[in-house]
Amino acid sequence: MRASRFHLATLKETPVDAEIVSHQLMLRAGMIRRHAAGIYSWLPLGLRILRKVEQIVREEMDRAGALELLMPSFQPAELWQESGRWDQFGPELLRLRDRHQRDACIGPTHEEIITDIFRREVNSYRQLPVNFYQIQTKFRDEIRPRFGVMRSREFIMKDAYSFDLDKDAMQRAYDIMDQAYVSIFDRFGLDYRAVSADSGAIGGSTSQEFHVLADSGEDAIAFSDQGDFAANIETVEALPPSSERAAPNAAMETVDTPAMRTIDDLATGLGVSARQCLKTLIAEAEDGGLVALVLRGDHELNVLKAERLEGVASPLRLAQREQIVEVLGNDIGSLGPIGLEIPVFVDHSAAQLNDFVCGANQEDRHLVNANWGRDCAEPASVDIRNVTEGDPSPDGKGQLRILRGIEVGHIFQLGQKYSESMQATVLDEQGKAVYPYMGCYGIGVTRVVAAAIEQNHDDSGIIWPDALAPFQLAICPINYHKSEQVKQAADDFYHSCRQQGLEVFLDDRALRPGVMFSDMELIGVPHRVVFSERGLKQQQFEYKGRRDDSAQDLSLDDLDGFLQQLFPGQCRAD
RNA sequence: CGGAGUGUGGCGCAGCCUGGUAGCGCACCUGUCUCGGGGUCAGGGGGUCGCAGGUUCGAAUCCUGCCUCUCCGACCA
Repeated sequence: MRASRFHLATLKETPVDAEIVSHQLMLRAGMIRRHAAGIYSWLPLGLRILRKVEQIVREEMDRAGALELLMPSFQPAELWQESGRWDQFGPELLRLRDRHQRDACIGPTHEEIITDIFRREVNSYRQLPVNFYQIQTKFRDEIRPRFGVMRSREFIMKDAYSFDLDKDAMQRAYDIMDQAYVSIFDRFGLDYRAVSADSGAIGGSTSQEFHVLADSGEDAIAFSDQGDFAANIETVEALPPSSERAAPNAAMETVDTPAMRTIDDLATGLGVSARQCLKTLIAEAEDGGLVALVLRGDHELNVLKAERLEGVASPLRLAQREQIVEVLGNDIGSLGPIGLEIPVFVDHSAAQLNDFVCGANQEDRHLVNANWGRDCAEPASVDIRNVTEGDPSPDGKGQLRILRGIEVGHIFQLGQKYSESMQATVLDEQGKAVYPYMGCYGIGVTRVVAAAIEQNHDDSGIIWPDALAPFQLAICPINYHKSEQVKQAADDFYHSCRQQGLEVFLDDRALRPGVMFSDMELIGVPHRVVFSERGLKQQQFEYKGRRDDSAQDLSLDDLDGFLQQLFPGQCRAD
């Protein structure tokens, strides 16, 4: 590709609304442009990268035996009513009516459609196993789209659906997809982790997420420093402390704590550590009342664990301040478990404390040296917190480390949820109609692009892994339009690269070198070659890898050898 | 959804308080001198000032309504 024929649309300034680096760089590099909240066009440069991701996904899915098809975005309501999700799905489902007043939606996912296809097309166990997939646009009407294509309303997803006769076969299909995902993410060249996960709204049991590691990731993942254990932090069990609780050392006292409303205020004001304090959260109960959730001051509540507790409303809703004041007769900021008249759930770690600090349930007062068993009833302790760095791994091997990740893939075992609700059956060997077991497997194709940038960039711009780069190699001739010699060398090299099947970008714009260099760095081309009069005089050209600190001068005599070394397996040695 | 902002050439912004017919930087076009890290100088094109209504001799500016987009939002209890 010649720059003069390509729409290179780089921006010098960073658009003010882009918060995260991948969004900023995608805009600056001219990959995407926004039309409305969470709605983007992919410009030619961005599309090249998107297609790279798609192609790798497609090749590995095909290799794993999945069959590509294409389903509609516009989906009739009847199918969603059959599965029951027309009512279950919230406002994220974009609903609309056609001219005949028929209800429909723009698909946020395709379980209903694929099940409809399956029940019409597949009738016999002899046709199983089967796994259909597509790479297609989804629409989810997010409350608050942000971070560019990381959380957009319209996005491209690869979604696959497997159908099997029984659970064991479903497990085999799932394992094959697990392997395919490993191959896919390996080929992307990204640093990633597969972790076990909660299956959320899609339903089903076993599920695993694939996260691209990046400090800016929205999810926390916990993994053992010694074993294979790795999971999304929201699912990880916090083991109860192994040691006995220490005995009380001092009598409980009430102290004035004016204007100390947060754990930090309290710890600083009283000169104790946050882990010696209790944090008392008030949530709504199933019966409309309130419950208290008590944690150590330095711990965070795990919402999934809390809403699974008997008597706690699910989904979890933290109580409104007004309701707390009305029912408990006391404002937030000085609540504690001692003397509370509502059900109290105490986290294992909080129940382990002795001589702790907690709210006195009186305005601006706290208790110090409070003790379970002595100053109030012995609590029934539960696991309601997020694990933290250094906690023991639930599999008993080593300690937990915590990293941040961006969820780009998720694989589920769905079981018979959709085949039953939508009456999709096949005949088994006995000629009996049975509900097949399904699995579903997603990859956020657009999100992979953003995640790759989030993980690989520097002050100059994007640094694509080779497999995703829009161009493999950039040629920057200096004075292309003035020097016949430079033009000749650059053109020759360009043609020879193209003959070898390389995706090469020749910057033939009449620009100063600084502009060319910064553009090529911004859009993240992994390799750069420079031709100049100065170098040609000495029979040399210059090479710099995107991550290299400085360039090196190489001999013109061995351009072909250079290419073979740079792109082994792709260039002919002729 | 609740709260806070915002809307002026493609992008980033000033002008608004104190009404007088729109300006700056980047980008773009022409020419010029430069030519190995986002250059110089000169000239130029491009704007229904979010939309609708109102006040006024006169509205980007004041008033009313609507819309858009952005940010923040319950681990502080």
